[in-house]
Amino acid sequence: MKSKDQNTEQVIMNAAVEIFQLKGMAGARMQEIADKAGINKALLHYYFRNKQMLFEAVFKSALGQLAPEISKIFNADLSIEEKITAFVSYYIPFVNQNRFLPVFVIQELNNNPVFADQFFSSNALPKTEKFRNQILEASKKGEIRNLDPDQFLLDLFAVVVFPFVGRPLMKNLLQKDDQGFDELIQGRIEHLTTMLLNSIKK
Amino acid sequence: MKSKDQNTEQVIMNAAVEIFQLKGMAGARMQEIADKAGINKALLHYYFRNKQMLFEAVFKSALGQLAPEISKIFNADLSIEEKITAFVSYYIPFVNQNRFLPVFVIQELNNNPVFADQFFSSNALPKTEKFRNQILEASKKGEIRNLDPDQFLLDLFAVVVFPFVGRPLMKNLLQKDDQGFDELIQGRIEHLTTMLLNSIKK
DNA sequence: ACTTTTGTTAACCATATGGTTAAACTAATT
DNA sequence: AATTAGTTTAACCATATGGTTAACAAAAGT
Repeated sequence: MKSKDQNTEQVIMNAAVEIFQLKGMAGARMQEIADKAGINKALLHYYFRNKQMLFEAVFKSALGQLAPEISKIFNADLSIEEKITAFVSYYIPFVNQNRFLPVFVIQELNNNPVFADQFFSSNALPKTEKFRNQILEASKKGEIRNLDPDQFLLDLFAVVVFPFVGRPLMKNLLQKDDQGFDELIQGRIEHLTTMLLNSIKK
Repeated sequence: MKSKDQNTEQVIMNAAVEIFQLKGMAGARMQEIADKAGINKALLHYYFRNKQMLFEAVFKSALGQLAPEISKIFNADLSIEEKITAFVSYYIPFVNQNRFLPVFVIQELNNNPVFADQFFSSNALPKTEKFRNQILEASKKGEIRNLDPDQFLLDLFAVVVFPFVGRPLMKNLLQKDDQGFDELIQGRIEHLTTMLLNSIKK
């Protein structure tokens, strides 16, 4: 019963990802998504009953790309330093390839608290507990600076994610053009590993 | 010609701020803003010709609250350490009182590149040049760790702003409830000053 | 007092938008 | 070839939404 050259569902998803990430749930238009997918608008509703369902599919797929690898790193059998390095080295290039992902996730999580809560109860996010305990232990043993693991996790995600989320703002604040800002991003893995490792050292 | 108890324009602005910050430009409804302001929808258009103009007014006012103080701090006659401390101590409580501000600014700047560019050319943002030079000099003189000022500014804004932008995400990642996360924010000024000062020390 | 300007409203309009329907088309099944 | 089930479309519908109009009310100016 399949006909098209490519899986239509996937074609729709790809188009939807692009539009949703660019304009958010509220700003996206079903017609625009249909156009981008090269199909009739009714077909959207055939595959994904309504806007909300299409959105949720896109959102889950978006976060589904981010979560697993992070989870793997945090729960691996590695030292704190190795985890930090791995996290930064994986995350920066990945998000750099998927620039609208963080804005999208953050935007919708903030604009749609009801959906957010419902979403989180589906356990889609990585577990950070092991890593935080690891930090706590090392902190107690005096292997690293005395440090609240929660605060550190906040810092870690902040320095990694924020450049992508706050790009337009920071681009202006630092008086960079697009190229200049990209170069800054390029240098960020190295900068961050040094600075983060430095910041926990005794 | 004034009639109402309060300045109607201001009443509208307040309502608009609330709705726009909560739902963004695309998600906000003129009717909802009118309702919240307790006025007729036509009156919105009387004071602010259309949605775009109302939005821009709100946006400028929003950023107008943030920018000047930051500018003042960065260009003051203070040491790097003092500036960092001042920045963190001012910014965290302020944004904590205006939680939706950063999400709002970041959201709209990302969703509306055209508007963003046009907005930036109006010179509404603080100048960071002096501060960056200060860091560069200190870096050269060996007073602080060898450091790219741009990267550091990125870090600085990241660790300060991100907790508010990424709140729903981080709340879940750190398994906090609202109260727990608020406590984390409370402890953040102290944590950040130590960690930031530490991260530039030789 | 009356005229003009400013502020405010109810009713209205055009269009955009999410969603539906019924018919047509395609391809595997009988 | 006929049947059937899945896929796709054009046309349509109801409502939401930004915006306008015309009339009215309140101040201010004369």
